[in-house]
Amino acid sequence: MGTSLKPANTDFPATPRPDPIPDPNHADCRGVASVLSRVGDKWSVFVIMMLSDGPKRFNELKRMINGISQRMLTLTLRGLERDGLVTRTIFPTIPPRVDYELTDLGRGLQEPVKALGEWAIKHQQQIAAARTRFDARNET
Amino acid sequence: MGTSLKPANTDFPATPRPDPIPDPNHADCRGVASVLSRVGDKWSVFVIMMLSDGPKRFNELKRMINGISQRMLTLTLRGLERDGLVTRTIFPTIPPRVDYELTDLGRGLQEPVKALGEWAIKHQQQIAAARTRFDARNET
DNA sequence: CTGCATCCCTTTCGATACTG
DNA sequence: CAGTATCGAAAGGGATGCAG
Repeated sequence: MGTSLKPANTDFPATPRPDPIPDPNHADCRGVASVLSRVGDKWSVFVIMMLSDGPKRFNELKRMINGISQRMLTLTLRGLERDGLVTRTIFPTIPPRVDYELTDLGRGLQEPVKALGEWAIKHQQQIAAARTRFDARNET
Repeated sequence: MGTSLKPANTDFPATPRPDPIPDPNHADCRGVASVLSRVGDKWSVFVIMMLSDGPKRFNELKRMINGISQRMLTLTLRGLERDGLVTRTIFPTIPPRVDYELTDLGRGLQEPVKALGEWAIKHQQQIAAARTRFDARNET
């Protein structure tokens, strides 16, 4: 086969592949890694945050998260749905309407993620400064 | 800066407002995203965890984080150093020795990351179950 | 409106070989 | 021991077109 996209490869953004296995002694590492991957997926985090205050429709989310492509939003939502973090409700109206809403699990995830976000906001200046310093030192 | 974000009350893009329309160009969003990307980088998190209990040498880390390639460890450490999260200390001995150690900033980051890790451990069963259910429903 | 499929470019990452 | 250099494979991700 050439290079066409295999259907099986339509896996979701943050789904780990055959697992790099960080430390065999801690089986938990893989579970942790898969969750961290999802958080590290920029779009997943934004979607979760956007759903904080209730269910949203597909295009509503797309408009709120400026810069996300339709494809990425679809994939992100499928990944979140797969992990049981959001629910997908179809209203068979015309035109069709689909609502996405956080599950209890998803709402629980919000808390540690928010803590991380607050840390990020609080220290982004320090980090930016460190980067500038590092880059300056490494460019002369 | 955006028009109305107050440092004290600074929440994530999704504050519980009826019609938010978050500013995607908001500086905070980009800063947060860049920090989240680093956390999402699986290796970075593991390295930070490995450095919890004091400085470590390059190959020491490599052995502890089973599965990481030399290249990735180098790149990860460079990224962390650049962001001011770890320090790199060279001992000009023969053979050479390089120690990596968390900075205060890095140690601060550990806390929200650990919270996330604990959430992950606590809920990985639920997530795994949700995935299985989703996959089963989507394969028949 | 929602969302899948396709094309195609970019980034990431592992493996390998080589240097101080 | 602690890197750097290079290459090829794979995944990420945008743009577009089509379908339900």
